[in-house]
Amino acid sequence: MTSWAAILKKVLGNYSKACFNRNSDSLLLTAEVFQHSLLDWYDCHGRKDLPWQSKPANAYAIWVSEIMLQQTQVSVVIPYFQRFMTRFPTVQALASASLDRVLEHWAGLGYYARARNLHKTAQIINTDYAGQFPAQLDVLCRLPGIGRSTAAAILSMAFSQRHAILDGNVKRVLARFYGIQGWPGKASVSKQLWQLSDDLTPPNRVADYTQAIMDLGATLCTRRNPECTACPVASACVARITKRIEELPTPRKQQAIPVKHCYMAVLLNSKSDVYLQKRAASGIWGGLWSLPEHADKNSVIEWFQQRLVDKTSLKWLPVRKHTFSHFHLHFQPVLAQSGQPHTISEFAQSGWFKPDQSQPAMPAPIQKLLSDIL
DNA sequence: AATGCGGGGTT
DNA sequence: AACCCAGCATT
Repeated sequence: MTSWAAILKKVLGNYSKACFNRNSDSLLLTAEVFQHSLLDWYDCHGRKDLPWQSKPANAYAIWVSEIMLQQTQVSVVIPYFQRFMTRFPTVQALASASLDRVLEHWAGLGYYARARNLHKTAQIINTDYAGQFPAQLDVLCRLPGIGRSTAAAILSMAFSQRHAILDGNVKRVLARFYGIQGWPGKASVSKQLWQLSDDLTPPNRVADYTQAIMDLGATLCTRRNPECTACPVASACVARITKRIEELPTPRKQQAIPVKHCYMAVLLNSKSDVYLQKRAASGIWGGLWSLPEHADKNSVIEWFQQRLVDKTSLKWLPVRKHTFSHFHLHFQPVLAQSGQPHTISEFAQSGWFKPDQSQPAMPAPIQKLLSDIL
C-alpha cells in the first residue's frame, strides 16, 4: 500500500483531476503530468545556451560534448570543449588528425580511452558512413565509446528521435521520484530505472525533454541539498514525501582503496629538456607521455647509471600523492642532470621535450610536477 | 556481475 | 578524506 501510484494519487492535488479522469492508466497519466511539468519548468529555467547547443542541432558537437561529459562536470568540460572544437571543427578534421594531437587536447580531462575511442569513431564515421552520423540506436551503440545512454542522448538531441537516456542525473531523479532503493550500478536496479526512463520519455519535444531532465538533476535534484522547493515534480516525489532524499539513490558499497608506490625519473639534458616516454595504449594514462616509471629504488638507480648519471648526484624529491578512483598513487620524483645526450633506444617511444610547453599530452599530476620543479 | 579507467570539485 | 560527476569497455 506504499506503492508509488497510491502515494501519488494522495498528494497530486495541484495537478488537474481531469488528467486522472481522462485516462485510467495511472502510469501513462503520470508520464504525461511529469513531462508537462518538467517541460514547463525547462522553458523557464533550463539551460539553452551551452556551447554545444545550437539551432539547428550539430550532431558532431553534441557527440563530442556527450563523450567529454561522461563522469565529468559541465563547468570542467566547457573550456576543453571550446578548444577541441576550434582545433577539430568537424568529424573530418578529427578523423584526419593524429591520435597524439587529439590526446593533447584531452590532457587533463582524464579517462583517456574516451579520446582514443572518439578518434577511432570519427574515422569509422568518415569512412564507413560518408561522414554522416548513423541515426539508428543499435548502429550508434556499436561505435567505440558510445553506449546506450550516449547513443540515446545523441539521437534525441540531434535528431529528435524518441529514446530514453539513463545518465547519473536521470538515475538520481528517477531513484528519488519513484523511491527506488539499491545501488543503480546493480543490474536489477539499472533495469528498473531504464524501464521508468523509457516510460517517461515523451514522443514530442524529446530533445527538450532530454536536456530538461538532465538539467533538473544537475541544477535542482543534486546529490546533496536538492532544491525541492523549486522542483516542478516535487509534489509527487516519493523520496521527498517519505523523507528519503538524502538516502537515494543508494550509494555503492565503498571498499578501502589501495596505495601504490613508485618512482618517477626526471632526467634533464644539458639544454634542460626533460626525457619522456610514451605510455602503453591501455591502462592508466594510456597513450600519454610521462616520466619513466620504476617500481623500486634499485631500478631507478640502475636506470640512471645506464645513462651515465652517478648515484650520488641523484636528487630525491619529496613524495607526491595522486588519487585515482580506484587507488592512491604515491610517487617519488628522482631528479638528475645528464652530461651526455641520451642515445639508448627504448621499447616505448621516447624523447626530449621542453617542459614549459603544452606538448606532448601529459597526465595532469606529471604536468604539475614539472611545472613545480623546472 | 564486477572491475578498470582521471581529474576536478564539494563538503 | 570521502564522495560525487551527462558511462563505457572488458573480463
